[in-house]
Amino acid sequence: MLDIKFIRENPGLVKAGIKNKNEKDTVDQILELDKKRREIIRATEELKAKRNKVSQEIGKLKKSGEDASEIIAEMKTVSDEIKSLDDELRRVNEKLNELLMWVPNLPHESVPVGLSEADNVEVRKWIPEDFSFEKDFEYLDHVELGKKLGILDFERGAKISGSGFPVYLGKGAMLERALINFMLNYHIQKHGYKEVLTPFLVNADSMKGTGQLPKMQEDMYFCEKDNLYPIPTAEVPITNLHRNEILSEEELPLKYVGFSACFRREAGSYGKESKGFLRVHQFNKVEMVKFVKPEDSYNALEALVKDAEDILKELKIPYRVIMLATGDLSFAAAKCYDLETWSPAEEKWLEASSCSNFESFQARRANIRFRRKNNKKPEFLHTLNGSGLATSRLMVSILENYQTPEGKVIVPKVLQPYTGFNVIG
RNA sequence: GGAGGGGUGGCAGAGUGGUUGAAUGCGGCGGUCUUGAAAACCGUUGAGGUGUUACAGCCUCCGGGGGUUCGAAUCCCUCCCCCUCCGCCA
Repeated sequence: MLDIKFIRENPGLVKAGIKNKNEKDTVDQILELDKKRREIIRATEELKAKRNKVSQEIGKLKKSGEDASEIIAEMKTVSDEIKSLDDELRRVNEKLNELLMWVPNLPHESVPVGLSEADNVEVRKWIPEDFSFEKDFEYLDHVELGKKLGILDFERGAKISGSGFPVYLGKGAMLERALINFMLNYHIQKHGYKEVLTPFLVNADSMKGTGQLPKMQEDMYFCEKDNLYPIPTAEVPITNLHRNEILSEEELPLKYVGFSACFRREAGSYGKESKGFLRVHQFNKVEMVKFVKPEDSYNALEALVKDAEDILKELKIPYRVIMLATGDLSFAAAKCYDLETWSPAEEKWLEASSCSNFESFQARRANIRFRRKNNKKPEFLHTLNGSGLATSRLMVSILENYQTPEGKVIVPKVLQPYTGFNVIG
């Protein structure tokens, strides 16, 4: 959510940001409602001040046994006026809030302007020393290979749940578990994150806090009986850990890392990019979340990306870092880097991580503040998060990049202590 | 799921219709005293909105929402959460 004061004072900036993000511009409507809101507040507060004053007098009169029926009758009409003004105010506020909830975060000035993926900018690329893009044999894609090795079973997953719910078997399941543990330990030990294991079902307030609601309603699962949403990412519960809290300056920055299963309906996404792991309804992910002071957030973003990159370097998987253009940014993000890993079977780069700075957008929605040592007034802090990383996409990278001409898969060295074996097949 | 109890400021804990945004204690901050510290004493110490150049002023908030009333932390409705006991259960 954007600050209504900021919108009031910088309507042009806000409109430009909305346009660059290709979202709906409701600024004029918002400003009009804001004006109306303040008019009502002014009128209602004047009446309330009167009511408070006279009510006290009535109290005094009654105490001394005098008759107050005349003033009481007069106050009755004042009270009615207040009530109707309050009703109107409530309606205006609801409408205003609803509109504000749909206003996207504004892109940071360093983000390339452009409406499509084509405007994204490659920032850097990392290729392992002995790696070659030249194929010396025909790579099997992860679906075929997984099936052949008996470590992935998409058909049975479809039987027990539906398409997009993969089953991991034997060494596949062990590799998945190894990946999760490796990444968690790495971020904890090398990058100083604190592990947190949060619920996989959250309430609507949490979803609003991080910005999934109201916009992404259709992309999420929902348990109607209990009003709970299966999380699309651990970002939601972890960021909401501190919802409605005021942290102290010394506590910052807070760095959390957590594992979760992620659930996504992704309505209307059938088609090309849906083979195997490329698009699933349930997958596993290790997520990093940071709470930082506003002046630190852009450095924190760079560090966050590096933290995710370190995992890929340790796994020796070729990747590139992409800075998303304004139009490709998510609703809540001000700036975002994607990490894409190389798929030798598909012969293209596939997104494996997304690292974003949300500035105060989520903090304002979720009411997460901090207080500076020498300053009384609490301020909204900045939140960031990044996948560190999604195992489903990593599984694709590992199975494909580490396959041998004989159709086996070598386990990346750093994972071997976790799997207890060094080859699959 | 059933029965009962409870949600008040950073924490503990008063307050059941009329200057109560809220006693008191602890904690925090500032000061006096002290060579320094402790103790003691004095003062101060929530958030949001509106408004102002900035103050002031005013309004709202005692789990959330709604209602009754001239007036609500206090009464009513509803939802949420916590605790105790019982049932069920990995």
